[in-house]
Amino acid sequence: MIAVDFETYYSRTHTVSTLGPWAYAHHPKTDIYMVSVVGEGIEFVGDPSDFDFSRLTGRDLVSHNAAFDSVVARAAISKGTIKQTFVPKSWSCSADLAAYCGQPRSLADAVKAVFGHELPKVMRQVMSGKSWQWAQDKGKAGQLLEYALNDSRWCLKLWEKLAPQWPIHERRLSAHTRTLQWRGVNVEADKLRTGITHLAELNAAAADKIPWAGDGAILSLPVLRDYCQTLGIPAPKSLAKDSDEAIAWEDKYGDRFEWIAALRDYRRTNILLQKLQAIDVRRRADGTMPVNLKYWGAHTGRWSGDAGVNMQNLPRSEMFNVNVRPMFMARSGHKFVIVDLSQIEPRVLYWLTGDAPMLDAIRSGVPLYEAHARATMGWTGGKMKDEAPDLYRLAKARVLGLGYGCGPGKFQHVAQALAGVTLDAAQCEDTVRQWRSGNERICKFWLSLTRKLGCGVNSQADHIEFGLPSGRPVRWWQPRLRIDETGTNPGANAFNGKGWTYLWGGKMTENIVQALARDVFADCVMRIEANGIRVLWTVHDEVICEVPEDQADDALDTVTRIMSTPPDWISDLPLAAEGGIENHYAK
DNA sequence: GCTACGAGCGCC
DNA sequence: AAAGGGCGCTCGTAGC
Repeated sequence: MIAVDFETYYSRTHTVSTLGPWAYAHHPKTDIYMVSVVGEGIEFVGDPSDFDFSRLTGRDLVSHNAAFDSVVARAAISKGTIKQTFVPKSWSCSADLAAYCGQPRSLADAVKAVFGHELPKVMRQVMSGKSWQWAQDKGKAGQLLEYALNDSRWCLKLWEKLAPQWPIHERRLSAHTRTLQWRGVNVEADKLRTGITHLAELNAAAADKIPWAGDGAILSLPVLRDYCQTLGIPAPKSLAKDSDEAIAWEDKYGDRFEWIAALRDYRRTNILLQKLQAIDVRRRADGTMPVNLKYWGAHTGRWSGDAGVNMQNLPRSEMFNVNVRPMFMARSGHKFVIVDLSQIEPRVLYWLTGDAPMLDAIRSGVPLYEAHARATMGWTGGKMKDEAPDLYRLAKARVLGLGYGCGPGKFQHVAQALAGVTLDAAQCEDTVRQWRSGNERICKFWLSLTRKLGCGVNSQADHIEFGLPSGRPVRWWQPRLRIDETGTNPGANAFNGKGWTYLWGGKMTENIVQALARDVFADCVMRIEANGIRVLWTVHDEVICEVPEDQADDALDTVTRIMSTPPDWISDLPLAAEGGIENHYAK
């Protein structure tokens, strides 16, 4: 294994985060001035043009953030900084490895956590806005070379220490995530430009309606409060769209003051505008945008968005007359095949709790929410979705909202958000009580986890874990008693790999369900690729593939079949999937 | 001038 | 008895 780390020019404004790795690396301003290579008898640091990269052909490489270093290598070849093309056997990512192991992603933090060693960071700040020539002139060249070499040494050490814990199928998923960056997705430039122009106009119009625009920060809560005081009206504590207080405040004063609505429009148009501009600067000469996803972005193992554009939270439908999803269009002669797993999380929860009657009903083709209503809500009619649509939506809200310990107060919002069901406080009380009495298996599952947590707290355990059938454990570290204002609470605080979190049985259940659903989905993704179908990106339970037009029908069949077939290690999980063939991305 | 964090908003 | 969860990004403030 050989560690590779490039050093490149950056400044306050010229960064990976503003441009994304691909556009940053290929940008003319990005001088690729140093590389360090450590391992298998090689120890080099210096100008990339002084290293014979053909030595890396056929070798296993590792970089901390390989998505970045591999794209820099490619850019360096196209810029002529690297003279030799080279084909490594593999190029792994030690940041992905660290994340899988529950360690921090950044090299310095991971090295600190794993080895207790502090990596010096000073050079990184020193070099902001500075060229390699500047470093040489100022006599900092030696220090910089040493710093770069040190990073590669520690990257290699981190790899050697942690890699044995990283299963082969997870390594493949990490590598697959990086291929999305090369593939990219085609962007319809006209639609993008039209959207940017339109949103910029709306945003400016909204700003015009806000009295303090120009004087101070438009979205500042303190400024808003001051302004309300001059008007002699109260200001809400929160302006959040679904906050009861903000809604009441808007109802009362919204008609008198147009800036109240304008404030929200300003924020929302701006967020969307920034997103479109981020897509715009990432576009390549061939009209595509690289897709960057973060492997193991969530502690449950889910992928997350990355590198400035989050492809996992694109608005589902039109906002301000702008529809973002259809701006992504299949390449000429190709189609998108978009398929998602149906109700994967409740299916997984029934599997985990061994609910054989529910699993059998689902397997025999009863719609999941209807099966729940038949089992616990007294439904005895026919096809519920048609015969009793309101009750069906309530069944959906119950299935999606109550499996993880949600109480009546929270359920009111959850039912509205997940199923569009409006319930009053008393109805929520009744629903939660009735659901819990009819879903004992799930409640017992929470309890078993609460007990596990309690044991961990009592023994001051390093970590507690739940083994998934995929072979990997979900872990929570340092479970410790949680003391709150009211005294002690049966809950605990624990570290989940990302941060400290309040934990109890219901939340642990949710973590486990999400993790298992992720492993099932990940298995599907790799089987799709094994069938020669190219995945462009994924959104938790949804896969966006791109295939030649004449193969689209077959590909849809194949992907749907794969995603309706559980992995070998959970062959009794009833899976279902649905999707379609599209020219444009849509939901 | 940098980082950390909260508020707000989009998604599954 | 009570308790949904998981993200990223933008803007603004606070603290070093």
